[in-house]
Amino acid sequence: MLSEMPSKDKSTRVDKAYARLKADILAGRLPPGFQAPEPDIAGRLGMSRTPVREALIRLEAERLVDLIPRRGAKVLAISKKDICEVFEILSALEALAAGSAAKGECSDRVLAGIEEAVISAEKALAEADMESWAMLDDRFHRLIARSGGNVRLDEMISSLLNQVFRANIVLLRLNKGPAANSDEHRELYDAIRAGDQDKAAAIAKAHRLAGLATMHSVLEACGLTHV
Amino acid sequence: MLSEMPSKDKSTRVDKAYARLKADILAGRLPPGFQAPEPDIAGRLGMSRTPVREALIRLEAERLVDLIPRRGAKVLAISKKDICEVFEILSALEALAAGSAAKGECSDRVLAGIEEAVISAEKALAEADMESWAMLDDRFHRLIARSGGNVRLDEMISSLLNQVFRANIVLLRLNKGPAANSDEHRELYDAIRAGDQDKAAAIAKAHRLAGLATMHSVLEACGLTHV
DNA sequence: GGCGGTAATTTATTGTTAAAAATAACGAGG
DNA sequence: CCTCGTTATTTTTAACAATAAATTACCGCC
Repeated sequence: MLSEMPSKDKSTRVDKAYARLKADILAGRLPPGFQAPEPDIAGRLGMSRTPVREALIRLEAERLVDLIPRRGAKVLAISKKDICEVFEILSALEALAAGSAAKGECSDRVLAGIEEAVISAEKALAEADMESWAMLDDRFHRLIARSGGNVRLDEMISSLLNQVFRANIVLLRLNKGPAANSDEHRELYDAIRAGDQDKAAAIAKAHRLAGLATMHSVLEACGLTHV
Repeated sequence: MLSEMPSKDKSTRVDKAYARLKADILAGRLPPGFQAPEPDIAGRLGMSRTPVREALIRLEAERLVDLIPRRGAKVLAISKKDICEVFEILSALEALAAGSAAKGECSDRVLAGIEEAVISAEKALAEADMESWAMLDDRFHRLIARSGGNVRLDEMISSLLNQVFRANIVLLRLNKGPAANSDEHRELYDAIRAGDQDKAAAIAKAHRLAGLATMHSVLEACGLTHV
């Protein structure tokens, strides 16, 4: 059962608006700071205001936009404080998910999916295709989240990853090398495959905290306070 | 600045509907399984459908209700699986928050608030006033969450606590004794006050996992699959 | 002639729109 | 500098359209 077909499906307008706005925000087509009143957005999407409003409420709950009265909906930037908060939470949640994945001996199917993401990422890195690498890095983390078998945990991690998605892209462009250590991905995969719960959790946590440190130093070096 | 005044304030109808529905759900006045179409709820609240619809969307995001098409909005029950998932996540997040609180040497003001909650809870327990004890237990956990200084973390924990609030009340009624070890609250408070990050995190985690075990055995003993 | 299944109609509910009412920002005039 | 009116935007309402469930009627079959 495919849970999330891309877009054109026979879904409601709320879903269409939500999917389109979210995609536009994550891809940077609606850059942080972009701001528009509801009627504009509705007109741009070719529908009435109500479904747009419902979509915006969902996006606000995910901290992708801010609905400020009489000022319109604003695409949120990610501040350094935001990054610290999110990475801190991710360090705990991803450790939990990785540990569960290791303990729960997840199916060969998902294990294969994870391995493929790792291998593809290594290949992209070898070819210096950083765009692809970033996508595969993201996929890897989302697969780990899903492998724990805790659907709430998966959703929470996924939402947090959305929030820092743009920051990761920016980091990638500022930083010459990869934004994260690719070896750690393989180590984590191995630990999960071996069923070593504690090791998997420790690697996941360390990996995320290392990412935070990298992010912090790069932003510091560039004098950026938000992204 | 008081962030959440009770109810009658000059707030929008969406806020009123949200606050009222949420309060009714948490207090059990809208019991799990309760189900009604939007117009009914709107009529009951004396307002139009649109604001209650927005409120329901928010409540659905918090997993308090389920919006099932053509069947109405339904107050969700908490299954045993839900409890496992939420407690597992809480064990990680509360450990993080407690650790941060210990490290960040939070202000005397919040420290005093926590201590008061601990003392009041102990007193309620001594007087066998379980109703009050449950409220104070809840307050303690929310204060710890807030003390970490990570607002996202606070919100996530708070949302999870809402989801298991009813389960805790039920547990209290089924179980003769307290639902959780009150000594552990004091130990956690002491660790935070002493600035011992690792100890605080460890206690918080163990406390939550112990709660899960208690919950599990009581539900098992009573043959309940959901609450 | 009764029974079961299917198709059509009805009904209830949500999804959507548009317009009216409320509200807060902005600017002009005292 | 304060007050009042104007305007832009949101909030709320009410009506409308679409849709799925439920009921009923109809037809073939036993």
